[in-house]
Amino acid sequence: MSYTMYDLARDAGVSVATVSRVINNNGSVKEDTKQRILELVKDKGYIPNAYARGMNNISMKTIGVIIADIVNPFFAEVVNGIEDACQKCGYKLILCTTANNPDTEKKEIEMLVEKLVEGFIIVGSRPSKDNNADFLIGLSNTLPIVLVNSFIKGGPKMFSILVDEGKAVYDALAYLKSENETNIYILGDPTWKTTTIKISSFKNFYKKNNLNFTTNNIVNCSHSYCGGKKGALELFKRNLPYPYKIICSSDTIAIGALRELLSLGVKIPEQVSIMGFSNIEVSSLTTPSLSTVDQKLFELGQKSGYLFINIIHEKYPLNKKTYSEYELIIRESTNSREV
Amino acid sequence: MSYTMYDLARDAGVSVATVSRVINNNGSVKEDTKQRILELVKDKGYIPNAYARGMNNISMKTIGVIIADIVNPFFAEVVNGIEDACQKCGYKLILCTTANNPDTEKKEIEMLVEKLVEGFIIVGSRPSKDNNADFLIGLSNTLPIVLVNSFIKGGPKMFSILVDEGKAVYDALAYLKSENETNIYILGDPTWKTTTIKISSFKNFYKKNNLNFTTNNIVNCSHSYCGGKKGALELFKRNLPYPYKIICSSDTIAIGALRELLSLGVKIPEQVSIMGFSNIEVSSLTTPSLSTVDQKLFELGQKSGYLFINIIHEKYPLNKKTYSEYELIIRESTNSREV
DNA sequence: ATGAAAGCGCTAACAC
DNA sequence: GTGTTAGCGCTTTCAT
Repeated sequence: MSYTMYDLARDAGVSVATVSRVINNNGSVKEDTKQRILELVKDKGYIPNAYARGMNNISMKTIGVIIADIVNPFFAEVVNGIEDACQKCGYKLILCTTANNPDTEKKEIEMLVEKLVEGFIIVGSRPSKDNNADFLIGLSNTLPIVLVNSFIKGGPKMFSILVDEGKAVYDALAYLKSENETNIYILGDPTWKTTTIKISSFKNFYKKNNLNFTTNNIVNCSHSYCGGKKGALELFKRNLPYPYKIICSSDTIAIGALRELLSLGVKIPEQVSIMGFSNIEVSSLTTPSLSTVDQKLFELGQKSGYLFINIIHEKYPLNKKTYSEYELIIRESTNSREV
Repeated sequence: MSYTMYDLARDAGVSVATVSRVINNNGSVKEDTKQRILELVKDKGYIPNAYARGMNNISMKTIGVIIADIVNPFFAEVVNGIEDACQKCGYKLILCTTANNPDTEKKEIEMLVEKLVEGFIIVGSRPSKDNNADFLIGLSNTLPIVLVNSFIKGGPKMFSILVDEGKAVYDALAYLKSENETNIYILGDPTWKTTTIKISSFKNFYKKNNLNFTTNNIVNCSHSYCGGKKGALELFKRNLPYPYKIICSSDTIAIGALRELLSLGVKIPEQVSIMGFSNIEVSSLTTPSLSTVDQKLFELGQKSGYLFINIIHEKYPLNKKTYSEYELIIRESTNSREV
């Protein structure tokens, strides 16, 4: 078939053991036979068979990274951080996208399981009804799993790193709120935990302030630019009295909403304030620029990478959840003054 | 070590061959032994070792996809298309990012070479001085390689799919140009072929129109939001008379430039027209929205996926280069009227 | 410094 | 319908 180590050994007039030593640079080999082998490697374009190596319990130092959607900057920025951390430790990533499909997720993970990958970092919120939770719990008996921005209870080697989204939303609402008004709306997709968490916090905030939270305060939309446009349009059509305020479950939603309202002639932030969530890079570049909750995505990724590598080395964190900081970023799209 | 097929065979009281038949669902096995084995698989959480399978020439149906930067939407959108095509054919992707570092690129490819992956799709422009060209040519003796938006001469199994960027820039300039004025500037990074191609076309256009192209027409900046901001600032500091026009080597540059100029109080498009390149999703959502050249990124990705799979099946295209269409998209950021 | 050989976990050809 | 066994290409221990 292809040019193997045996061929190489034959051509060099040595045994495979010697070749192996040269390839892996361990064990001692006479300098000139070493050179002869190395030259042959180059000439013949010899490349070791990864599967054969893998069979010998050689760690391939790869981590499976599961994300929903590569086009969503949230994931891209987190993965960027993961990569940064892993590269420093000599680890490589195998990136898989699930398109938010639980079956795809399961299949992809199974494909990578057992030696192809030393474990998984799974990025992003889980579905409110998480069909793969038990599967992951079972898997974490053998393989380390780090969940970024989500949490599953149980699972021996499963750990989470996340931002306290409930608290963050509470802070954001405290900033947005004006006197005794129930004019804040949340845009998001409640089939995802990230949104249900935010909604709970929202309810809680209104309750504490003796305000009445209703389902009217929720506008259902998918977590994309396009979803944001649709959600904003829906809200606009209600002809609500200005000013009102929108808090979005993600920056992509917020950017879509921003553009839609601007196109409809709405003044932002004078008539409508918009707040995003995550602080993806482009949020600071819109006009008006977007107020948001900075989840420090790159660092979040980095931390999860380091956490994973610690787990591999059996240095387990004290808690199953590690909280990562967030920060309210006020830019031009919100205006908390009473108009 | 881990629970292997031998353990499973022992526990089920059968031979490994029988287990293998059940696992791979080929060959005939009595129904109740089959069930017994399947149950054991579940109970013990047995997972086949991917490396051992790989050793038997079982195709793992994976493609290595190499991109420069996951945070750059250009790559994300292309990869999205590749994924779409590959999924339909039962192929999986292993995504690697190089951070524009040729050594990283080489290392990552070597890691995946030989059986871990059936070939490569390499996305994005190559450096003007491409140190890995020979490496890739050599590799393409054995493995299929599809280059997206770049071209390397030679390489038996290496094929390109790309947009005619030179022509696209020519069209864009024809649209931007006003009477006998040399007030168009290009922002980009000439260390990448994508920019040198555009600059050549620019020169050519000016020549044909009897206008004088100078290095002043080029502003050097990296292909990122941040690069765009810096480039625009540099240009602004020249205190050029309005109106003038900017054509950017990428949409990320254009979005950064747009924001920077807006922050400096420049009126767009009245004083400065800005045109991007690629049409990433967020380009339509800026204010003003961005005029650009639509490279139809998702389709470009799809096509390259299908091309790759054809090559695997030894259905080679007639030419080494396949051109993909582009389209000039005029939005709000340009104004070709004389002011 | 070098070689022989066992073994990694699986598949598939062959025998029964 | 089921078992035996020879590889797949490499690493590594044990001799020499």
